[in-house]
Amino acid sequence: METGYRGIPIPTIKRLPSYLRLLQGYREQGMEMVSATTLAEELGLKPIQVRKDISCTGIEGKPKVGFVVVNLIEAIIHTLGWDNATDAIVVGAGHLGSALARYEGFERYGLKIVAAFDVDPNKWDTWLGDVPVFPLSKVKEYIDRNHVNIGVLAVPADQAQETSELLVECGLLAIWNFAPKDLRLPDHVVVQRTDLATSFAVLSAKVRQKMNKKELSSEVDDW
Amino acid sequence: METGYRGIPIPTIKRLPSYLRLLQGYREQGMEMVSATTLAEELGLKPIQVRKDISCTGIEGKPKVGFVVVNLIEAIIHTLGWDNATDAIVVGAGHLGSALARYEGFERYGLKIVAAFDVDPNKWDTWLGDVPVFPLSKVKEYIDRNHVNIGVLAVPADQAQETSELLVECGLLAIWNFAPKDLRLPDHVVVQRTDLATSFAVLSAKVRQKMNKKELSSEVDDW
DNA sequence: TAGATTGTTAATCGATTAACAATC
DNA sequence: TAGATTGTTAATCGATTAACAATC
Repeated sequence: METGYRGIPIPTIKRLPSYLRLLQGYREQGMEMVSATTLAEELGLKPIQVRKDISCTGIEGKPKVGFVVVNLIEAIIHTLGWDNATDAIVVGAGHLGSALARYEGFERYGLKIVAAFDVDPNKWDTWLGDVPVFPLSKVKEYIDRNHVNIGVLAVPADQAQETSELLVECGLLAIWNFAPKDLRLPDHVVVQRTDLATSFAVLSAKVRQKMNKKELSSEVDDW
Repeated sequence: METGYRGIPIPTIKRLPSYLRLLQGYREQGMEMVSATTLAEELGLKPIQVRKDISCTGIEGKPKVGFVVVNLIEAIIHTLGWDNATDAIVVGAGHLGSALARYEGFERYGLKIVAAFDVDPNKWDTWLGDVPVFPLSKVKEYIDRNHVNIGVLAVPADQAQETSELLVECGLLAIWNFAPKDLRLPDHVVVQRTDLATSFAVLSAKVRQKMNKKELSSEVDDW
């Protein structure tokens, strides 16, 4: 069966948060209108791309003047689904998990970390900022009682697969995986990696390419 | 002037670390050969894509049997430039910066965090694992004396731009930016973002798309 | 040999970019 | 008005995927 609807392209989705941050800054400065040209220049993109991206949010602009800042902000937040706060748990309260649990910026994305879980008894009943740490064995009970949709996975690589399976059994719909491990999970589960290795690989490659180009001659970018 | 050489596609670069992790596991298990088909199945990719990716590393396989595991490992490490260790500093020793400084997995990528810097005097002369924390005011001196190429930026968003400019003035070639802020830096500097907002945006979008599909095709969920 | 897998060449797909008419 | 900016339609570009001959 064909739905035909493809949704907003992922590359566009990835740029929306950048627009949003910029626009929120503009709003604080009291700016009411902004052109795609300005946004593009600020972010090192091409105006045409910014216009295409904006069109995905459903907002229309006025020729010569541009777009209404607050409308754009609202539309982007809505497009990203960040207007409905989602509760999440952090699983694995090591260094990275702790940092994530304490990170205050998530609120801006409509993401609320409500609890953390770990297998280490020394961590039980401590707090990471406002976030309580519980035994991992209690995670099912917690998820059942509270409305948790997302699991932020920050366990060691060798425990990532089994822990993620546990979370799926508990009914979580989406897993944000910070462990350096590719997970094999059922199709109905959304998995998003934030893989330091991948990110560093791209960094390494860019450095290499830049050095090669310098050797050869000059310029050109991508990312 | 045309160089013609475009380098390895970024999407391929991003998949190489996944292959590498898998292959290193195979090596530990004593496997000597592996087919693209197997790798693909394990990672949820198509065999043809894996073959294309592998061809970028310059390794050739044998029909019917596949590729020599250790050759592949070596070639991927070399392609990523992970065989030459690079020294890096972490700038910003808050929760995230501390976690990054303490993260032991970087060694596998040929990345070595040699020092951290912060403006907060309470953090000076403490240690994050094996990594000493110094005053940010000493960063230029440190970079000049030691061979540091990469800066890992983990400061608050409102300090990211100026701090990154400082690092560029100190001569760093590349900045790995964990701050939720888009940096404007000279073209000769390589910037790689690891932006939680972007990553979460993709997660949010995938969840939405999945829910839309479910609505269209049949069942209705609520959450 | 037969069959699985490789590597290459061509087709497809999707995103970016260009061109340009519409408009305030 | 004149000129900058928008939105749309078409062209380009690059990555993925398909097709298939080569090969162990």
